[in-house]
Amino acid sequence: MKRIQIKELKNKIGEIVKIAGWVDVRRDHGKLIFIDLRDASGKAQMVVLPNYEEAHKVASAVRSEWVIEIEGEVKKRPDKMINPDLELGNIEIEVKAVKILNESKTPPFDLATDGYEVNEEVRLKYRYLDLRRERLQKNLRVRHNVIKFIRDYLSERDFMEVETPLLTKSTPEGARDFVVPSRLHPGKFYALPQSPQQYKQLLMVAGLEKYFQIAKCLRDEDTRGDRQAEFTQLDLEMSFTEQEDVLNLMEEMYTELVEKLYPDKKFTQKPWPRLDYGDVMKEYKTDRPDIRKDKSDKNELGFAWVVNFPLFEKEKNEKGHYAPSHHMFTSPKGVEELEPNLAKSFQHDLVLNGFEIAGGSIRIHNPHIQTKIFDLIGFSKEEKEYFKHMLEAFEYGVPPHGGIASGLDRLISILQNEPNIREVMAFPKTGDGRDLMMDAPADLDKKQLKELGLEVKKRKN
RNA sequence: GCAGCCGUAGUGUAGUCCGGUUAACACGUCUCCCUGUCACGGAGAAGAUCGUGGGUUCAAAUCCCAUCGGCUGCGCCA
Repeated sequence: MKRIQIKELKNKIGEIVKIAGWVDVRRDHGKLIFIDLRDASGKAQMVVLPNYEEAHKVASAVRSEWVIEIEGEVKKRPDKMINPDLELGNIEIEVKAVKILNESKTPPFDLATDGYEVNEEVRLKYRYLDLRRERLQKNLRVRHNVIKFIRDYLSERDFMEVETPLLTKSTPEGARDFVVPSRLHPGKFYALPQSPQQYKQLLMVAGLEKYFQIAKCLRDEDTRGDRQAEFTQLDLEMSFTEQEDVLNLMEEMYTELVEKLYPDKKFTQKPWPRLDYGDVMKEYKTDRPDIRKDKSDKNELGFAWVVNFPLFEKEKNEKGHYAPSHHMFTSPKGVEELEPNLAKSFQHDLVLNGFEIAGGSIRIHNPHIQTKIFDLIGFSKEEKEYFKHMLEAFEYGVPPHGGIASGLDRLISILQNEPNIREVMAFPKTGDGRDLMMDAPADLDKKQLKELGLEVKKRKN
């Protein structure tokens, strides 16, 4: 007999079936034993009657989280025994045979709860158990659905997903890079990407016109509730586009996404307001305004655009130069007279309930303007060298282009009303960037270090 | 780098301010009983280096010092 999933049981009343899964809980009444069996698709109640002697004997031995296989008849429950609180509360399986596929130790914490009460350290160490929780299973499922929606939506609109390298080059400014030593070039290092920014712009030079990627990004900075060293963003870029096109695409996509996947949610304002950066700073004292009317309403989504950013930060940096407000490829408005203190840019941020969930811009596509920006930022000759491939590429017919990158962990955690993006990631790290399950980061053995031409000079401990 | 909060059976907490018998409670675990439970029920049992090290004291989970770990926030995050 072929094993079926628990969700299929409701159409199998009267049939003999084989199912398999984890014991959620066993309620032993002596002669009568109930087992709630759980698989990836759901839960259902098994009844083991004393007249199936062998099955009864095995059933009385099983414990929570054991993996078992069951053969039995799917039955409608007697009216009085229907549990209206459970999805499959009107059926149960009368067990004819139980097979133990694997025993389990008692889990280090209760898997039946939402898990918020359990110490984070223990949860992360036993993440594979933590993930058995209904809440986290749901979060991962929703995450999959969100990403699938985005992939379908953009694919239907002629976007192409392109993978960009993880092994790339460290760049000046920006976040701290994670670096990877090169074995073939001892003493040299790759950097893991903070975002595919340069690659996606180069894909525009390559003539792709519409690119997107569900991209892993890595930044070696301290974490927060809405920040992990390793995270996922929807990265997209378009050629022959204006800021309005980028805003409209995102707004239509996310609106449709919410309406389809979260029919109970409502928008504070639709279409989303497009707020002037200056006004936002005055009114909200932050560039991430929370426009919701009722912040306690779990179903309210306050999406808002922030536009018309200054091109540079107000204060000059320690080198006496201007730091870009967004990044150095952001196109200024009114390029003829570039007055650093006043210049505005084609930057756009998307905020949701007070969190920044996307940021992007129309990019510079004129090499002379790009050079000028580098000068204003105060790049040294060496720093300019880092970007020579960009300036060089821009000599070969760059289309006007722009795009956006949206943090999916943040988006999904807000949609799921989760207080921390860890709750929507399968294997997140601790606050100080460790993986407690794998015990990473870890030492390298001497042979590896030697091959890489590396020597570890001093250790903290 | 800085600040705040936290660390007590497997899990969650109480006890700490104001030191004093056997460290308490709930859940879980184990044994026995139980034919309609679904937060099953009943009877019983086991389970704690009180994060670690040092100090004060007749006496430390409790006071002092140091240290380790966790969470949250600030810095940082083009």
